[in-house]
Amino acid sequence: MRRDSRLSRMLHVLIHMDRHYKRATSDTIAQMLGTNAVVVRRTMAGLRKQGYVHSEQGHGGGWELARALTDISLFDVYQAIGAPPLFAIGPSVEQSECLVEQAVDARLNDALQEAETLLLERFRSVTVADIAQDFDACFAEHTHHA
Amino acid sequence: MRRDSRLSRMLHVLIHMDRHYKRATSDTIAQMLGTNAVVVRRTMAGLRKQGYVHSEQGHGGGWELARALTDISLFDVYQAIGAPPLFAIGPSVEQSECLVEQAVDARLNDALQEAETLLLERFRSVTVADIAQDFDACFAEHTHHA
DNA sequence: CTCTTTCGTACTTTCATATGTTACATTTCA
DNA sequence: TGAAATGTAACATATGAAAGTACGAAAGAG
Repeated sequence: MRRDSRLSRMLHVLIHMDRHYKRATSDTIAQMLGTNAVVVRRTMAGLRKQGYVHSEQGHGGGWELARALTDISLFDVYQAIGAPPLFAIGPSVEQSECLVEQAVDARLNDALQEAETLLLERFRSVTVADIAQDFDACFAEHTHHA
Repeated sequence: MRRDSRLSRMLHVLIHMDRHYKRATSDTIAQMLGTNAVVVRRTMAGLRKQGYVHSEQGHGGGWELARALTDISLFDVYQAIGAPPLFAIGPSVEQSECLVEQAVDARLNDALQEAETLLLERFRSVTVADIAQDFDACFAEHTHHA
């Protein structure tokens, strides 16, 4: 099962946009992510709808940040891309008549729910700016040793 | 992304096997799960390898429990089916050169790791017998009202 | 005004993988 | 020996993310 990498990618892009002053075209971003411009537009559309980024059409157009990274949490980005399913395991889709299965699913869902709550809690508590800072620290470390 | 339902299914089966005294054939189990006998054999093979169930070939053969439900945790079953990936989201597969991406992935993995630890913790703390008890309670409730 | 750049989006194709199916060998017992 | 089972390999199907294609619309350059 292929993991949905949109969250990771959007975080990646937001930080680059913050460091890159001028507008970035979908093509530029696509090369950065090793993907396609259309994929970029499609995914970024969610961020635009939530007002985190802004896009301009036509000549000289492209994407730019519409909000400070300190004001965007991982949770915000997760929501913006449509809050995709977090888990790769879970009960069968259809509600069963079988009471045994219902008991199983209830317990499984309890556990999954707890994990989801924790995960989203973490997402809420980390801003994209925090990650950018991690990068800065790592970069400083990197150049210091070089 | 379709969720992997093997854990749910195996828990379901184990409880039924506990209540069903005599051996169950793969076909019987398949009907119970709304699937196919081959799928059952394939998935149960993992449980057999770990010694949770036993199978007999030939005439009169089939599957039976090899251990008490109190001695099988959700974690055991999860491991037995091959510990499939828990999350549907995550960083892109290939390690990137980009330090920004590395910072993003590190944070994401931190959060995912915490959630995974919690989830597996819960799996460890619940036995299949606990779920069977939930069912018993629910069943009593059910018949009481009928 | 027209041409080029760039986004917007619908449609199609590709890919991974859980699931389903078929086929056949093997075991066990009546 | 034949029927009832499991064991397993090989092949088919379905789902959903990702990638790719096509074309339309907008906006500035010349």
